[in-house]
Amino acid sequence: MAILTGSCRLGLWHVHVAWQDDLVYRVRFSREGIAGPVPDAILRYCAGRPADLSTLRSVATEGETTFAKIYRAVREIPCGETRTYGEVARMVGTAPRAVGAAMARNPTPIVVPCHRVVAKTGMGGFSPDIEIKEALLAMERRGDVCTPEKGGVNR
DNA sequence: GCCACGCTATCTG
DNA sequence: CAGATAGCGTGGC
Repeated sequence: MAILTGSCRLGLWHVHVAWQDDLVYRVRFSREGIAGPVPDAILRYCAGRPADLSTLRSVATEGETTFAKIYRAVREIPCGETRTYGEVARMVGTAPRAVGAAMARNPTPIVVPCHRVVAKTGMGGFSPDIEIKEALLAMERRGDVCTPEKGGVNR
Protein backbone atom coordinates (compact mmCIF):
# COMPACT_ATOMS: atom_id res chain seq x y z
CA MET A 1 0.00 0.00 0.00
CA ALA A 2 1.63 3.19 -1.16
CA ILE A 3 1.57 6.53 0.52
CA LEU A 4 -1.28 8.67 -0.77
CA THR A 5 -0.95 12.28 -1.83
CA GLY A 6 -3.58 14.87 -2.47
CA SER A 7 -4.57 18.43 -1.73
CA CYS A 8 -7.52 20.47 -0.62
CA ARG A 9 -8.34 24.14 -0.84
CA LEU A 10 -7.70 26.57 1.99
CA GLY A 11 -8.45 30.13 1.00
CA LEU A 12 -5.98 31.20 -1.65
CA TRP A 13 -3.78 28.23 -0.82
CA HIS A 14 -3.86 24.49 -1.28
CA VAL A 15 -2.92 22.08 1.47
CA HIS A 16 -0.87 19.17 0.13
CA VAL A 17 -0.88 16.03 2.24
CA ALA A 18 1.18 12.82 2.03
CA TRP A 19 -0.38 10.16 4.23
CA GLN A 20 -1.38 6.58 4.79
CA ASP A 21 -4.21 5.42 7.02
CA ASP A 22 -4.14 7.66 10.12
CA LEU A 23 -0.45 8.53 9.76
CA VAL A 24 0.52 11.81 8.11
CA TYR A 25 4.02 12.08 6.65
CA ARG A 26 4.05 15.56 5.24
CA VAL A 27 1.87 18.63 4.92
CA ARG A 28 2.75 21.72 2.95
CA PHE A 29 1.11 24.80 1.52
CA SER A 30 1.16 25.65 -2.17
CA ARG A 31 -0.58 27.97 -4.56
CA GLU A 32 -1.26 24.98 -6.79
CA GLY A 33 -3.59 22.09 -6.09
CA ILE A 34 -3.05 18.47 -7.11
CA ALA A 35 -5.44 15.61 -7.63
CA GLY A 36 -5.76 12.98 -4.94
CA PRO A 37 -7.30 12.25 -1.56
CA VAL A 38 -6.64 13.90 1.79
CA PRO A 39 -7.65 12.60 5.22
CA ASP A 40 -11.25 13.35 6.12
CA ALA A 41 -10.32 15.34 9.23
CA ILE A 42 -8.11 17.68 7.19
CA LEU A 43 -10.75 18.00 4.52
CA ARG A 44 -13.30 19.05 7.12
CA TYR A 45 -10.82 21.37 8.83
CA CYS A 46 -10.00 23.20 5.60
CA ALA A 47 -13.71 23.56 4.88
CA GLY A 48 -14.22 25.20 8.26
CA ARG A 49 -16.43 22.35 9.44
CA PRO A 50 -16.11 20.44 12.74
CA ALA A 51 -12.91 18.41 12.55
CA ASP A 52 -11.11 16.21 15.04
CA LEU A 53 -7.45 16.33 14.11
CA SER A 54 -6.56 14.11 17.06
CA THR A 55 -7.69 11.13 14.98
CA LEU A 56 -4.55 11.62 12.91
CA ARG A 57 -0.97 10.87 13.84
CA SER A 58 2.10 12.67 12.55
CA VAL A 59 5.50 11.16 11.87
CA ALA A 60 6.88 14.27 13.54
CA THR A 61 5.70 13.11 16.95
CA GLU A 62 7.39 9.70 16.74
CA GLY A 63 10.52 9.14 18.79
CA GLU A 64 12.17 10.65 21.83
CA THR A 65 14.08 13.51 20.26
CA THR A 66 13.55 16.99 21.64
CA PHE A 67 11.69 17.97 18.50
CA ALA A 68 9.30 15.03 18.86
CA LYS A 69 8.54 16.06 22.42
CA ILE A 70 7.94 19.62 21.28
CA TYR A 71 5.56 18.44 18.55
CA ARG A 72 3.63 16.32 21.06
CA ALA A 73 3.30 19.27 23.43
CA VAL A 74 2.07 21.46 20.59
CA ARG A 75 -0.60 18.91 19.69
CA GLU A 76 -2.03 19.31 23.20
CA ILE A 77 -2.82 22.99 22.69
CA PRO A 78 -6.63 23.14 22.50
CA CYS A 79 -8.28 24.29 19.31
CA GLY A 80 -8.86 28.04 19.41
CA GLU A 81 -6.13 28.70 21.97
CA THR A 82 -2.51 29.72 21.64
CA ARG A 83 0.73 29.28 23.58
CA THR A 84 3.99 31.19 23.33
CA TYR A 85 7.24 29.60 22.22
CA GLY A 86 8.48 30.09 25.75
CA GLU A 87 5.50 28.29 27.31
CA VAL A 88 5.93 25.30 25.02
CA ALA A 89 9.64 25.29 25.82
CA ARG A 90 8.98 25.08 29.55
CA MET A 91 6.44 22.32 28.98
CA VAL A 92 9.05 20.04 27.47
CA GLY A 93 12.05 21.43 29.33
CA THR A 94 13.91 23.10 26.53
CA ALA A 95 14.61 26.60 25.24
CA PRO A 96 12.24 28.90 23.34
CA ARG A 97 14.61 29.07 20.44
CA ALA A 98 14.56 25.31 20.06
CA VAL A 99 10.78 25.52 19.83
CA GLY A 100 11.07 28.15 17.12
CA ALA A 101 13.42 25.91 15.19
CA ALA A 102 11.08 22.95 15.62
CA MET A 103 8.13 24.93 14.32
CA ALA A 104 10.12 26.19 11.36
CA ARG A 105 10.90 22.59 10.41
CA ASN A 106 7.54 21.09 11.31
CA PRO A 107 6.89 18.54 8.53
CA THR A 108 3.16 18.39 9.24
CA PRO A 109 1.58 21.76 10.00
CA ILE A 110 -2.15 21.60 10.90
CA VAL A 111 -1.75 18.02 12.21
CA VAL A 112 0.86 19.48 14.55
CA PRO A 113 -0.85 22.87 15.02
CA CYS A 114 2.25 25.04 14.90
CA HIS A 115 0.05 28.01 14.06
CA ARG A 116 -1.16 27.97 17.68
CA VAL A 117 2.36 28.82 18.85
CA VAL A 118 2.94 32.55 18.84
CA ALA A 119 5.69 34.89 19.99
CA LYS A 120 5.52 36.48 23.42
CA THR A 121 5.05 39.84 21.75
CA GLY A 122 3.18 39.50 18.51
CA MET A 123 2.59 36.75 16.05
CA GLY A 124 5.85 34.96 15.51
CA GLY A 125 6.55 33.51 12.10
CA PHE A 126 5.03 31.09 9.66
CA SER A 127 6.05 29.81 6.27
CA PRO A 128 5.31 30.11 3.50
CA ASP A 129 3.10 33.01 4.57
CA ILE A 130 2.16 34.51 7.93
CA GLU A 131 -1.24 35.17 6.41
CA ILE A 132 -2.03 31.45 6.64
CA LYS A 133 -1.29 31.42 10.36
CA GLU A 134 -3.56 34.40 10.92
CA ALA A 135 -6.34 32.83 8.87
CA LEU A 136 -6.13 29.51 10.73
CA LEU A 137 -6.24 31.21 14.11
CA ALA A 138 -9.14 33.41 13.06
CA MET A 139 -11.02 30.38 11.83
CA GLU A 140 -10.42 28.47 15.07
CA ARG A 141 -11.44 31.43 17.18
CA ARG A 142 -14.67 31.59 15.22
CA GLY A 143 -15.25 28.18 16.75
CA ASP A 144 -17.02 26.07 14.11
CA VAL A 145 -14.04 23.89 13.34
CA CYS A 146 -13.51 23.18 17.04
CA THR A 147 -17.06 22.06 17.69
CA PRO A 148 -17.39 18.37 18.53
CA GLU A 149 -18.79 16.47 15.59
CA LYS A 150 -21.56 14.68 17.40
CA GLY A 151 -23.90 17.65 17.54
CA GLY A 152 -23.07 18.81 20.99
CA VAL A 153 -22.87 21.73 23.27
CA ASN A 154 -21.75 24.21 20.65
CA ARG A 155 -21.42 26.89 23.27
C1' DG B 1 31.89 20.63 12.05
C1' DC B 2 29.69 25.17 11.38
C1' DC B 3 25.76 27.95 10.73
C1' DA B 4 21.32 29.84 10.32
C1' DC B 5 17.04 29.94 12.31
C1' DG B 6 9.12 31.28 13.18
C1' DC B 7 12.55 33.31 20.60
C1' DT B 8 13.17 35.59 25.06
C1' DA B 9 15.11 37.30 29.35
C1' DT B 10 18.38 40.51 30.81
C1' DC B 11 21.48 44.27 30.62
C1' DT B 12 23.19 48.75 28.90
C1' DG B 13 22.75 53.28 27.15
C1' DC C 1 12.82 52.57 23.87
C1' DA C 2 16.57 50.51 20.95
C1' DG C 3 20.57 47.49 20.55
C1' DA C 4 23.66 43.71 22.27
C1' DT C 5 24.21 39.19 24.36
C1' DA C 6 23.57 34.58 25.72
C1' DG C 7 21.38 30.30 25.48
C1' DC C 8 18.79 25.60 22.36
C1' DG C 9 18.53 21.68 19.04
C1' DT C 10 18.45 20.35 14.09
C1' DG C 11 18.84 20.03 9.22
C1' DG C 12 21.78 21.55 5.48
C1' DC C 13 26.02 22.63 3.55
